[in-house]
Amino acid sequence: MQATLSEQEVIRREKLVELRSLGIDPYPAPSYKITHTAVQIKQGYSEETKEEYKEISLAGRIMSRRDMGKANFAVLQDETGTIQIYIKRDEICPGEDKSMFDTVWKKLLDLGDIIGIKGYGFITKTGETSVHVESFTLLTKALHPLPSVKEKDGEVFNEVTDLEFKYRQRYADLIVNPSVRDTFTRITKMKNAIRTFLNDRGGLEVDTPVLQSIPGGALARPFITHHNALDIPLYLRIANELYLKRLIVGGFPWVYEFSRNFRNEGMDRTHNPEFTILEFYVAYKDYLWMMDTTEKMLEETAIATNGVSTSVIDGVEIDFKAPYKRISIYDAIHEHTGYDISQMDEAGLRDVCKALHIQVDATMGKGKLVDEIFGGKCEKHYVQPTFIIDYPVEMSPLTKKHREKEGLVERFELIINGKEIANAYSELNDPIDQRERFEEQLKNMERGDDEAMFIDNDFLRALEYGMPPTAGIGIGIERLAMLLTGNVSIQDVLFFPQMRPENVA
RNA sequence: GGUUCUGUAGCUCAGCUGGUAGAGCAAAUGACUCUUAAUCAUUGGGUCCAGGGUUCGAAUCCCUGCGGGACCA
Repeated sequence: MQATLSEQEVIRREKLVELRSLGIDPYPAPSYKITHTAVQIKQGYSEETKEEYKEISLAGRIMSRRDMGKANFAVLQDETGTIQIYIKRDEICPGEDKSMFDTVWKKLLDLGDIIGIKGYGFITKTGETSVHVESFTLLTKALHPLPSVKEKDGEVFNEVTDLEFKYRQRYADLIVNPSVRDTFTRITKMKNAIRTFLNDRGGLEVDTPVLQSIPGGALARPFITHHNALDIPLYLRIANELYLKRLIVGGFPWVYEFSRNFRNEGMDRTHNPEFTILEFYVAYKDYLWMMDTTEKMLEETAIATNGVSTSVIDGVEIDFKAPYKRISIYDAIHEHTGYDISQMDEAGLRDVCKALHIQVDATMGKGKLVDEIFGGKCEKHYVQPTFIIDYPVEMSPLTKKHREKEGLVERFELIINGKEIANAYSELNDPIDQRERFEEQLKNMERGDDEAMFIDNDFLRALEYGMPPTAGIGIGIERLAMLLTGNVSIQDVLFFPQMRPENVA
């Protein structure tokens, strides 16, 4: 696979051979006992507590070395951070044979190698808490040289900034850039906070099919694959909505799923072909309840993730503290374009689009036109969390008709920093109405809209059994993660963003 | 998909209007028993993304392709 090895890679392979010839296994099998982490020692060690740090062991990667001849300093990095270690020749090798220090430690170990050390805590003359090494064990030899990043007083030198390197070799990015690790641990905290919020209220986390014979629940182009045994096409899900609603029909009052979805569309800094939407559905609730719940959940989630209800992205401070502003989509459009489109037909909307220089095509129906106007002229103005509510029925095929406003549905989108973060509604549970909406979608499909929905007869049958009034929501997890961690690119909140395959020559 | 920027050592980058490659870190060898971007000395390391073209001569100019970023649809 690898055509040629660099000089440094060749040297490391030679060291591997030499280690083995000395009887040292560069990839030993036994567990290594760890008593402390780097941060525990740095935070816990003091003159008063030194007795507790007399016999400690930790393991990590060698990140830098300062060779003073018969004594060396090195920096060891574990999952919590870094700590300086101090190693003296005559302590490691008290007898005549100095090879463990002179050969193994100084010559055969490299930056990036993973070692275990036993020793005791102490503070250097310059005041840095360190570990005095009494013995060390090679735990894993690294054959690939690590980028040599240095740091002083918080300033980073030779930082790896090449995005291609970071995304393709995330493992190396994680080793070398502590802030990347921090981003991802905060994302996990964020997801845990959401789970806690939902579980505490009776939510049941469930799994539903990723492979679907009818890709439903959203307007998007699916990936298609083929099942050999059944000899049928299958689609990777674009949403899990219709399955979660089936479970509401089945009697669960509150279900949720972090749904990995797949959409065969363009990629940019807010779109990856696979991404996660948290969807949850709650029986006997409506979209007004859902707004109250969502803002509460996001406030708690922000605090769990960042310690405060705010985060800063692109120099803008976002405050997730509830409650959020609510405005109808027609009022939003009126406010930002001056046009009152609430009573307009399709022709009128086309005229408005023309006047606003919004490109439209013949396949677009009334709903899509409203969507274009809002997306093009209004969305960007909503920086702090804002619920946009009461959408026209044409763009919401799974949403219950508004309880009082003709032609509208009970739906909201949550806009933060000018982008859609969540989409929710009082779920349509009238099976006859639902069938008509699907048939409407079929017409859009015939008109050339390749994102229109298929008719899912099994889902309609489920509705015919009776689905209680239900509120449902989908929240873009990566987008929320971007907001809460201050990253502007989806690639920075996915461990392994989609990339073109590398050409391995 | 369009426009534009970009690709040089393991990493970060320099290389002017064309004369066939340079620094720091990393690596190797040596010195140094409290250093911390350790220091000092010596040395090695490159299909300059790929393929064409222009030219006596291309990392450099032109074209095509590939990878990556940004903006737009």
